[in-house]
Amino acid sequence: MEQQVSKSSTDSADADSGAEAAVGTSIGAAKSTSGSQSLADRLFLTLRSEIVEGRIAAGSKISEPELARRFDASRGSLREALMRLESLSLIERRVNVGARVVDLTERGLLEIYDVREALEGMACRLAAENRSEEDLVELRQMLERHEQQEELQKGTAYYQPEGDFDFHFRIVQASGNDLLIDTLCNKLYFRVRMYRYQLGMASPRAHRAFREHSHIIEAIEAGDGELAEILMRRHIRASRSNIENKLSKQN
Amino acid sequence: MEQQVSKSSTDSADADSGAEAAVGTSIGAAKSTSGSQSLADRLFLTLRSEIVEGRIAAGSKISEPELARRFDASRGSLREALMRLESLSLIERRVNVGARVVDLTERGLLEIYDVREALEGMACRLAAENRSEEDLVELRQMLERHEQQEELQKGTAYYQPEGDFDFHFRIVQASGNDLLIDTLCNKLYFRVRMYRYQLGMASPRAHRAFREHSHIIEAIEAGDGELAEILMRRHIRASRSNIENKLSKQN
DNA sequence: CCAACCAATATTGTCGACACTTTTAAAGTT
DNA sequence: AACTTTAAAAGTGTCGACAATATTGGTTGG
Repeated sequence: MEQQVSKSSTDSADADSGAEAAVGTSIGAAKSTSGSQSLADRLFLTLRSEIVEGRIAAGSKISEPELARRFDASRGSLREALMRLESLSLIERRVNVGARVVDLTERGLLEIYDVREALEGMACRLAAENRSEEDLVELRQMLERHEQQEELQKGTAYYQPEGDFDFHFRIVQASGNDLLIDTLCNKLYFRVRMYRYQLGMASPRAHRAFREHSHIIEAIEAGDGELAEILMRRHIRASRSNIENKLSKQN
Repeated sequence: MEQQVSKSSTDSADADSGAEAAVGTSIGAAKSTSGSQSLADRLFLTLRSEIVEGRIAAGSKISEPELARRFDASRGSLREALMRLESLSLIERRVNVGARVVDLTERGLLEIYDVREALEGMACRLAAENRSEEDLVELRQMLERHEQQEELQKGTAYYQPEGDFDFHFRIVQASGNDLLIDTLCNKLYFRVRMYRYQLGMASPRAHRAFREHSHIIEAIEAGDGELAEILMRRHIRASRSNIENKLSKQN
């Protein structure tokens, strides 16, 4: 029913971003290698990475002829890619005017947090209620991996948010609700990543976040959906408050 | 930031559905009348209505050349409309194979309810916290209108779900969170409508639903976000249970 | 000097045609 | 008769060109 979802959150981000190093690289080269994906698919993946990572600046105008030349593709295929980006709310299109990359606003970021609190809270509840043995093993392994990484980096200035991303990604997967999975992992998380890359949300919350993650997984293991949901919502709201503070200091 | 959202849920559904009565009606006729919308836009709106209302059967294959001929448009414009339908999860496309209307499954319907519980619960909480005087007036008026309609129809066999739809639509609008509004009103609700139309969810819950609506609005008026969220979640979960029972009896 | 108007340019929307893939149907073989 | 192979048909993906619209720059009038 839903689109493809890679098992790990990180590889889905890196798989395509590594494919295009130089600017003028032709996308069509991989025509025979990777089986069934269209040119528009590849354009979409490439542009998605470039927008998320800020290589195409937030708020900037997108010129169809220019991009088409750059990727050596027709405007038709490019337009298909742009429309998919629009459905992710990574760009905005206006009739007879053109497309712009969305700009990152404080309000938009806070709105995302409220939606995440609702959806991931539900995902966490469902994960606790429907958890499979396999999910439990993977969640536990992931937690131990993050603990080790945290030990290694103790004292370093900032905390790479990939661990946090993995955590949320996996729990959503464990919910078993395909609509929820698609909404979060294939849509909303790309905007989350865009904010993280470009506003550089390097939280000093590393240790605290790890403890919170740990408690959430315990609730899932115990099959306590109600508690799991409460803890996840508090976890996300704490993150939101943290950001809110940081933003208010900047202004 | 988000797309257009009409003030009422009903007119957004009727505005376009009424435009195309006969099958072969040309879409391009309205080119000069309604200002700035493209042919692909109109195709999208028309097809969306036809799919939601079941005039294009759930699960059926979609032929691009056939539809293009029928609406007297080029395949390019039609494809753009199809891609937007795909982003609403009203159709599914597979490379080099084509598009099919999604089919309605029991599981899919229950998944929607879980997502609605999460999102509308949050919307209700935000509406209670951010409510404007204008929102309160409109919500109260809507409730009175529904009460009158309920009186008129007392004893009739089934309950038109439009009132229920209006209720949820308005509360989401009052949340003030554009992402939430867009996700629910411009995306998810069309799938909800599709299930209602085609599986004919005529609830006998009319009276009970009205009482629940009333309590929810009271909580919003009182500015009690926590209670408003709890009540909305219970309201939706009750609806879900009701459907679940009905479905299990059919099988 | 500024504002409004107008022509020239660039960009988007739409279309029809061609290339490639999948599906269908027939022919042939075991 | 059933299965495989093969050719024809249909459908999708991609492209380049044309038409309609928005933007830019210059010109004119106040």
